Amino acid sequence: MRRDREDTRRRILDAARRLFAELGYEQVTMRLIAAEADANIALINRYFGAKRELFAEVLAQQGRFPGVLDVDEEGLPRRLAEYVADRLTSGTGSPVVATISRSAASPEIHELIRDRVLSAILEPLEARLTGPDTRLRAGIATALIMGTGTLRQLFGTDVVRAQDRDALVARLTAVFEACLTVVDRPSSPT
Amino acid sequence: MRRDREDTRRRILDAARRLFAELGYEQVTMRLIAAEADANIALINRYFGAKRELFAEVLAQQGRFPGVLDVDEEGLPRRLAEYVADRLTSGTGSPVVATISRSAASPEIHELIRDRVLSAILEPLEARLTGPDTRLRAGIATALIMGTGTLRQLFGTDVVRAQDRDALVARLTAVFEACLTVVDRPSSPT
Amino acid sequence: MRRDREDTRRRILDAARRLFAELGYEQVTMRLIAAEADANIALINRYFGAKRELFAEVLAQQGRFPGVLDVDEEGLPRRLAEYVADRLTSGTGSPVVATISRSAASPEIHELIRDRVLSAILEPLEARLTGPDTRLRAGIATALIMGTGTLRQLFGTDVVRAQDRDALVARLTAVFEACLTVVDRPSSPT
Amino acid sequence: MRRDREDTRRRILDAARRLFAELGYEQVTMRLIAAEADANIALINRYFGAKRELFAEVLAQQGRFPGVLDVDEEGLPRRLAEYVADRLTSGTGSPVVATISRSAASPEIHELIRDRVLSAILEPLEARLTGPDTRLRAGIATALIMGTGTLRQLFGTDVVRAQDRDALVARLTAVFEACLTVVDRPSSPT
DNA sequence: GATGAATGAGGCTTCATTCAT
DNA sequence: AATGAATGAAGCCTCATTCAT
Repeated sequence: MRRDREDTRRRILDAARRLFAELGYEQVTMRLIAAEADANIALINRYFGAKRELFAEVLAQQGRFPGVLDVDEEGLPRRLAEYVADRLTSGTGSPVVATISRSAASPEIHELIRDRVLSAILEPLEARLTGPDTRLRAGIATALIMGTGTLRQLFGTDVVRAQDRDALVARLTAVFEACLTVVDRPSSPT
Repeated sequence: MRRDREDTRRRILDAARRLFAELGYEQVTMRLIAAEADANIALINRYFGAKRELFAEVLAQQGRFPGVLDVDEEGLPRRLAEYVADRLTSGTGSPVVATISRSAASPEIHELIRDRVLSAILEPLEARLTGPDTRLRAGIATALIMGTGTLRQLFGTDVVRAQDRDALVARLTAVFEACLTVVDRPSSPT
Repeated sequence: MRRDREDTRRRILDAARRLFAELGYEQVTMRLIAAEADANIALINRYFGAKRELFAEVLAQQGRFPGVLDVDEEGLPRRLAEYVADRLTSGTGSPVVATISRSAASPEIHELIRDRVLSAILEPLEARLTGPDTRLRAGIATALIMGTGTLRQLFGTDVVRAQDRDALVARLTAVFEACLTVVDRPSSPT
Repeated sequence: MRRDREDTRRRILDAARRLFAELGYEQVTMRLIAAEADANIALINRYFGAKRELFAEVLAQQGRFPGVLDVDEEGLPRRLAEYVADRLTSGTGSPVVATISRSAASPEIHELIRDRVLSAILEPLEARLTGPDTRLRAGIATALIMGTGTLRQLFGTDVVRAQDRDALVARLTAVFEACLTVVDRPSSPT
């Protein structure tokens, strides 16, 4: 049975994306990817080079919060809150954050991860902010986003009850507002 | 070559704590610990059993936010903000969060990590809260704390400028307040 | 270097069979098998899994006394006697008994061995017996068969002189008859 | 607490004898012996040298079938039958055969075992026989004795029912008679 | 002389990668 | 160009033994 080269490439990439997001860089073996993609192991090396480069390709192809950041500054907290709440309560979610938060510990891909956090999350976020300390405010929001990724990984979707989703969104919106909006006065009087 | 069991045990434990916090569970090899502790590999297994058990011992010995949570509910946001700000700006920091956030992806120790997050961070936090949705509020704060750990790992202390520390503390205090305090009205007005 | 999966598999299996029979489970290392099979160690694990599973495969492939038990009850003692005599006097012999008797002490494979003794020796033997106490009679014969395996291992082929083979067969036949045949009167008169 | 040197020696020897008989040479670790004897590991090496030499000492101290062989040729089959039956049905038994049959696979002590089989079982047995082929006859009986050791190790005391003991002794007596007694005519008539 | 900490060797297993076919 | 067999490195762990104290 002849195989279409492009199709195989795509199947490998799909499998890699899925597995990296679910298990993290370290836990994913080349054999696992090959099995999941129903492709030959050597093809992965042939098409993408080493494991690291395949990971780089996956990162590069993953959009930067597809749709999430396409709002103005005012709507951003609510939008982020919904995104994070979905990831905490449902089984699915954009794999970008999952991939990053599950793979951040591997030094081999440290730079890739760092650059990706910058280009996919922190910088787009910062670009939508006005006022002072944009980097700092975007940084805190980024930390919260990635932290929920870790939390999700540890506790699955059970950390909050399903019926709490509205409360969760409301609370997260307030938190992201605290992260992102300009404050008139310092919040720690005295 | 010293021959002091307690001293060697401590050296191993110190090395393990340092390395696990810096590199994460997966990246730390028994050989690396042995070299760092200037001890024989076999001794690690003799004193602590398997690698997983050594990690458990490290986790168990690491206090639960030493001193950080010893405040009432009102002072908690400020306290957490200072703690997190210190970790983001200084070279040192409590290794608890670092260890946890760098090791969360390893399935072998998944339960240990989860239990530790609960017993060291989430539950103590929740215990200090009053009002509704305590678990949810403590959960979001926990996510933020762990997310800053990941951020710190990725960017070192360079994510915020040193002179921004006051602004950072102020901002983080507001964010933790948004996480933890009881709100009177829904936070998403039209 | 050949690149034939089936051939390599067979070489590994042959080497394993030979070595397990000669040295017993414990004394055979994966490295030794690899060297004997002229194959890479990792291939053994890839093809057969763990050492225990390779041993199970060897056991499974070894027939159950090929041809030895294909006689009726009357001819059985003589047949067994010849089989055992051959093993005690010649350099070769069915590796089943050798493998079992040399590996019985390893707790890791205790169940495998036990099941194999049952399915390859004791139960086929018992199935050919009529009259009372078939399990007991087959059990004693099994003990004798395995004991000669141990004896062979300890003394090689020197335990009996070559010219004694006829006497050995005669004597063993009598012994197996005493094991297996139905007796009319109790064998211990006052 | 001062320890009596002789007492410690004896405790070590006792523990070693017990463990070697129960588990076989390979499975017994120096630490296990030390723990069982409640003694220091280094003392074993100090008192007995290497593990092999400790095993030699155990073998040397173990009598040669204490009491079993103290009968004339006529009573020997019955005596051996009772001995073997006891080992197959009860929890206890002379550790000589157990030690030997469980340790025969270790090449390190191969010679020790072989010499011990000769001096403790085969030669005493042979010395009590008259007529031709004494070595051969004693050899077959030895094989049966050791084979029951292996059987016992594999199946515990469940290979025969408890109420079958009389039948077992009767049968074994007949078998040992077939091994040991002088036959007038070859047992395999045409 | 007694203690137990320290050691080096070696065991099994798994991985990413390369190399014949 | 595609396949998958082969490889070497490395990981964790355990053992008998030696060496300071």
